[in-house]
Amino acid sequence: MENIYRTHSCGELNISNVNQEVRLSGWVQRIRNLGAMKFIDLRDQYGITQVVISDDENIQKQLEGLYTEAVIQVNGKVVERSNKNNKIPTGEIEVIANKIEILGKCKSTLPFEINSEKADIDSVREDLRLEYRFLDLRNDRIHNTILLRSKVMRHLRDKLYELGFNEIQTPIIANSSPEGARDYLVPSRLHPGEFYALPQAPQQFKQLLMISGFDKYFQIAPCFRDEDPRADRAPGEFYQVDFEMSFATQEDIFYVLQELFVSTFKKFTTWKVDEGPFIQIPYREAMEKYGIDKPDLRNPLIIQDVTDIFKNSEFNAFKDKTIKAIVVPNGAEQTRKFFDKMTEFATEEAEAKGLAWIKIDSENVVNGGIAKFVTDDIRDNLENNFGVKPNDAIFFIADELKAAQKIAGLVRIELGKRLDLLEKNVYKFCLITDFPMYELSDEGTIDFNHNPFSMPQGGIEALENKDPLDIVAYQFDVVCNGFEMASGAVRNHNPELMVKAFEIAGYTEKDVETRFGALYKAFQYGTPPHAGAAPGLDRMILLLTDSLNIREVIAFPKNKKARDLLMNSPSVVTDEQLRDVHINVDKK
RNA sequence: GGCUCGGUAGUUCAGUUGGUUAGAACGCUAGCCUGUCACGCUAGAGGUCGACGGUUCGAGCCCGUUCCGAGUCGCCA
Repeated sequence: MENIYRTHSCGELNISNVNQEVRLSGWVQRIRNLGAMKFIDLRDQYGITQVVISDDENIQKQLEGLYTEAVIQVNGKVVERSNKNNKIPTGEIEVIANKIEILGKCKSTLPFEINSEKADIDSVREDLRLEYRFLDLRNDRIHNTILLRSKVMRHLRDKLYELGFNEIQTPIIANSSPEGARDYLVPSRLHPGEFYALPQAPQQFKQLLMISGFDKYFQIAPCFRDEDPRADRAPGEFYQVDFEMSFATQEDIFYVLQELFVSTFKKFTTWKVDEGPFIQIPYREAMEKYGIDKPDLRNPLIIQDVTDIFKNSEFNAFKDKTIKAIVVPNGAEQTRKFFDKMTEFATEEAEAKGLAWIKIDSENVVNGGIAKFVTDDIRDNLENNFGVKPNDAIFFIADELKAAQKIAGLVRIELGKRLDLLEKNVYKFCLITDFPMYELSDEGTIDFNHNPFSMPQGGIEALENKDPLDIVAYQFDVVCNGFEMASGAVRNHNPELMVKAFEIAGYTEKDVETRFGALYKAFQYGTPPHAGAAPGLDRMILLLTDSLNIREVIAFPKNKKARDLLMNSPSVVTDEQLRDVHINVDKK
């Protein structure tokens, strides 16, 4: 069908179209004024075509009031260029304009330059970009990121359908959940004093779908959490590729996760992609070796436990402490300043009490730092059992177990950064498995560590006989390059087990009934064993585009204070609206 | 909420120990230019130095308060 605005896009004309009369519409990216003659780079989503404006008085007149980023329509003839531009696909041709019409004017001064090679969009203040996000999204890179997001969503859907899943939507206006993050509340007009909440995840709905016999469910689900954001955590709302399967084990979920991640990453990047099966690292091992539950495996450094070999050490700071060591191959070449800077980092950023270190020289002699406490025996032990070689440096962290792990983890990451140790252009995945079911709260009570709906390993027997802090769940994360990319679990589908699990965390059966009534009720009517997971869509795009922050991959993101600077939300509402929903505001 | 960093022209930044009229680049405006494609050349306009208060003969700079933004910790079952 004929389109009144254009016969072609700005990206498709080539040498085969020469002599055709065409009509193009798009944005004026640049005007190069050579006096009598002008060139216009006309841009749309598909590309750029050069338009030539001759010295014809009539057509020059049509350019009055035309500034860059205005939308124009051009009628003209395609000709072969005398000077070709091999930087763009349409560079062999240009369009000689015979009529120009301004379809959408643009102010002469833009808040910032959009596609300028002189002024990169990254250097512009982010809040200004967000305030003019509609312009920001015209920038090629940002624009393509959003288009990539669309392609990735389509691929994920295709893949999930291929694997036998069906997309089912669950309510956005849902119920407040008593656990977890702060809810976004929605006041009810029909029920004074009562509130809906936006779902933090479709967790309970998807489990109910399993009980209803929907064998394999998925949904690209919006999730809402009223917590402070981070660079890798969107404020307010984010999207998860939420899926759940009946009659499935943990291994079945791992298979689906690998299919999703490997196919997506292979399709949309040029980096090397770990093809799987992903290596599995139990949570406790991850904390020992990496000091964190989302290790970046591009970093080759490993944390080792050297508590035993310093058992009889004279060094006071090591007395009765857990001692973690990080061996840095060829680290001995680093200057004294480097070690001082690392110590400064450890004490100031990582809240360590100190950071001990030694260098081994090429003659296998121990130097520097705490060298005088490293006896020949200790040195030999390090060499024989911990892979220490001449020219290595070793950092030691001594503290209570958990603190030592955490600090060593931070030191490991910092060493990776400062020494540029991270493998380049590669996505390295792993599965962190066997998360603890419970943890000790600050008040010393037993809390759920992660997800109260997870199946404890060992079932009822473990719940009854084991120390709660030793119980692990069929609960796991997918981690890629130091980012938590997905979380999943085999669910607890047995109501007695569920009650028992909650009892340990200090809840009565009555509590379970009131807090998770729907699930508790449904569990009484024939529940299939089921399991699922939820990869984070935003983070996938973040990694695929190697972006610096999560807002780059969201079309209209909120800022750090959860404010939309363009739409100006949140905002005050009228008194009538407040009366409708029975709200009295006590602070403005 | 804590900590760190930042806020100077439309944009990105510089700004000496506190001292004349606060500069540069890009953008914008005007003029010149028929083969540019990051066009070029010449000239010009453009500033509540985030806000308020203080110190001082004198504050973009020092002090205090506050607002805004980012990072991070808390938080994120």
